[in-house]
Amino acid sequence: MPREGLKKSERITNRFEYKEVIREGRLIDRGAYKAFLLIRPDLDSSAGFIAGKAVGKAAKRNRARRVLREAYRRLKVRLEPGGFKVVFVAKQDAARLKSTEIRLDMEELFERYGLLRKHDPC
RNA sequence: GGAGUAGGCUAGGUUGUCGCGCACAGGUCAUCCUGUGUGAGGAAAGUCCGAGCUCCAUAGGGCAGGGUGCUGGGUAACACCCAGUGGGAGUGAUCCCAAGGAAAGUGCCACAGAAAGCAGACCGCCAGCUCUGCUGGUAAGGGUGAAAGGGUGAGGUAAGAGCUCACCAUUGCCUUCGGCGACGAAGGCAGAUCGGCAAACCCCACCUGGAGCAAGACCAAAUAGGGGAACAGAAGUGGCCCGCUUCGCCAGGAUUCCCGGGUUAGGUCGCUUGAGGUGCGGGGUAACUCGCAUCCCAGAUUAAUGACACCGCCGGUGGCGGGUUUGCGGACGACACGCCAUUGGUACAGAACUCGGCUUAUUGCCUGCUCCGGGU
RNA sequence: GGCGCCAUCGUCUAGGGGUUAGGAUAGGUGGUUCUCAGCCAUCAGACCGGGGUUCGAAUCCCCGUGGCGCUA
Repeated sequence: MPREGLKKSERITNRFEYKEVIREGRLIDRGAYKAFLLIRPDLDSSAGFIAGKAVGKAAKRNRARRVLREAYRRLKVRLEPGGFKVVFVAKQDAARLKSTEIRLDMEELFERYGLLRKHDPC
């Protein structure tokens, strides 16, 4: 049974990892957020979340980061277990939207790059 | 009912599902899994003040610089708080005030106006003369200005003026009374009545060394070749974290001994038990404080509190129900209330070493008081 | 997180208590030219917001807002 949790070990917490993904990954603009996607077969999949000053003050930044993380967590079960790293950068709209809306948008994103599993286990 | 004013409380809820940080216990003993407990604020914010704590030397003297400025009290401390005094705003409840000194000195008071700081003669008024004017006297009147050297009345005079007198206002001094005090009250004396600005320089009193947890201590890896201790220590030099100076402290060259030290992605400590909360009792008008009991209540570091559902709460729209509304009855309309459906909203905002304040942002409600309008 | 600095026409700036806030560029209008540039004339345009001190504040003081820099 696949877990729905998102531990610290499955997140990007290192400055160099962030720089690597942002430098070498592909930039995709999705309106409410931006995503840097780095696809390489040898990688364990992991995700990072950034909310800069442009989003707002501390409360809005926290909200935006949580919404992105929740959306990714819900979606993670249906993604390939390895082969990519992704960094989500929140924009101003992210704090206003619901996590379910973001998840639908993310699903479309991952499907386009072939990271969504063909056979849904659920 | 409306408007206002002061104070206080609150910061949606829970269970279910999924998820996160930390602590403890157990299983596995890299990892990871399970269970239990616990997990943001009144402003956590702005960083405007005050402290603790850490390092620089234990933080010294003088100057400069900076800060504070009615009185008494509270406090670890404050520019904060409480109680008062004086002044100001408002019909009032109530609120506001950096509120010492202008006879220590310097400076400034634009424009306008005759004159603006040892006052002053443009018009006017009065007197004189060599009479289309000039000279002298005069601050009662006009006009200017933010501000023109008290007000009213009488006497007085050439015309006038605290020039003189009475009363009133103000200021200073003295005495008595009340108050710890700021100050207040009463009486007397002095024609005294020659401004304002010190958030202009300044004077007086008091306070003030600097930097800040990215302080500071340690570990590991990589890199480069030095680093530390002891002895000695006159002068000179450098440092001691805004400046100057004095005093003081530390360091250097050589020798001897020892092997660790510096920097930087990273990690550990600092890191949460504290001027702590709650309850009861005492002291005090109050701020606050004393005693006893009891509790442990976030510690992250790409940074933990979220998502979904349901129920609340508030507003809009629609429907239904009973009720109120002119002397009576009825219809319509309006009004508030209850129920149901639907739709939207449910603030400001997120601990980062820790406290005490201030300021700003903001949700819902309660209580006291004041003014205005209406009814009985 | 901590510490510090700044704010004046669209832009860059002067002014540090006193007439209508000055200048340079950019802009509008008119002239010169066959036309444009340039030149000449002329016009419009600002003290970040709110309180306080003062007779009077862009200037002095306090509170806020926005922007920028330093620090491992």
